[in-house]
Amino acid sequence: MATTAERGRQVRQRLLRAAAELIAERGWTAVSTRMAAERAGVAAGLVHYHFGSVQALLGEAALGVIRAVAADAGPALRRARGPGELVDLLLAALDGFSGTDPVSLLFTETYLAATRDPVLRAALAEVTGAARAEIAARLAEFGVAAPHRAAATLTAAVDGVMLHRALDPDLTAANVAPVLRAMLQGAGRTGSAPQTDSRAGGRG
Amino acid sequence: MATTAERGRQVRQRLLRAAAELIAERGWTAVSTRMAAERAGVAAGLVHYHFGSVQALLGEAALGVIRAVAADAGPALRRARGPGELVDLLLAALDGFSGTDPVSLLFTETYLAATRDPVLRAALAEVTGAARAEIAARLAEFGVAAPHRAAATLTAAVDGVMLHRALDPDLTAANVAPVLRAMLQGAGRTGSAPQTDSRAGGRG
DNA sequence: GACCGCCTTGGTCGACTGCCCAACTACACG
DNA sequence: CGTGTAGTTGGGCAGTCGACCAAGGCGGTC
Repeated sequence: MATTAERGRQVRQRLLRAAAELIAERGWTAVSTRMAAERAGVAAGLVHYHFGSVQALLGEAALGVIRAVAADAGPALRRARGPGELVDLLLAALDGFSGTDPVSLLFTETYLAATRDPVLRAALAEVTGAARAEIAARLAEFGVAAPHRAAATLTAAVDGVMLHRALDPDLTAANVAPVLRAMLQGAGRTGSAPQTDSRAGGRG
Repeated sequence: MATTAERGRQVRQRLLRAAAELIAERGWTAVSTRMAAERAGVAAGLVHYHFGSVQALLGEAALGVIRAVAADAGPALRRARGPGELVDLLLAALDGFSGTDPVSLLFTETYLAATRDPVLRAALAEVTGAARAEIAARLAEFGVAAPHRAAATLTAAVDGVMLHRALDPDLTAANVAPVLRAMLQGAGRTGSAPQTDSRAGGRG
């Protein structure tokens, strides 16, 4: 076994995990090399050896979590056989998050950090854009009008719900689902002509 | 004129303004006393003289901006004569914000900071709760079913749209409005009986 | 055995942090 | 005019920050 190289990768993973936790607990700009190293149980200098800078560590850690969540949610959403069911599955997947949990906070922190870091912004836009495109494709199958606009608004609404849930615990899936279902059913289902209008909203 | 006391209040206001700007530019936890003092054009020690701590300055600055925005939006929304018109007015008021502007970022930063500061959390919940209650009252007048749930989801969706707009410029009011209008029209209009159900959601 | 390169350690550097305080100014009041 | 007080200044303290680096441990390859 390549024990040295193996240990190196383990240290990398532990630093990424520690960084992701700390972003949620303390906030993006409050995470320091020593803080992450201490939680990972390694020396402080290793952050710069493995990642070069604090920002690189934070970006890689955050994108890793976000990609994992997206990869998890993708297959689950493919089971939906209607817009209402899609909303239910989406909210059910999110009902495990309280709004003050590490994952929810990490998402919002990353969005804000992406506002100030062009590289992170591009990487994050790629991940979220792919997720949005997948939802739009499902909505188009269901005959929802203007699926890209609907998907963009739906994902934004879901993130907003998670953000508000931290302050308003009543914002549960059970309370939100009927409203969001109406959102898609009211705008969608033009009756006979699907008029998907995939042009509007570009392609991402 | 009370020149000394007057100048004192001006320094306070300039510190609050500088802090609000810096929260948006650098992030909540990255704002320092010297940073705010330099932008306000005053000595660093004044932050602790006027506010006691950095957190107190940040909290007061953020809540001041948020209260001002809420006070501005309130009367405008009162002109709405239907749920669709309410959404239009709400989004029209927000179309001036790009998602990367100081006000939008300050909102999200404050939400995140409230997650970690119980005092700030309570104060913020009071402001947002009042705004939500007002919107719920209007929705109830329009005959929308479960107005509190609808209002909570609507405000969360609007904040989510502002958060996503920073990464997706296509998320304009023109693209979002029809989807959110459907959200209220589909769920609302129970027909005759208003059944406002004011109990749900309490009164915050 | 000697050698090599990845990984790790512990420490140092200048800069910055929140908070505090003695000294100072300028105005208000008696 | 003297005195009190709110406001202000600049410096100082102890601690933390990101980044860097010389030194050494370690396993793998000859």
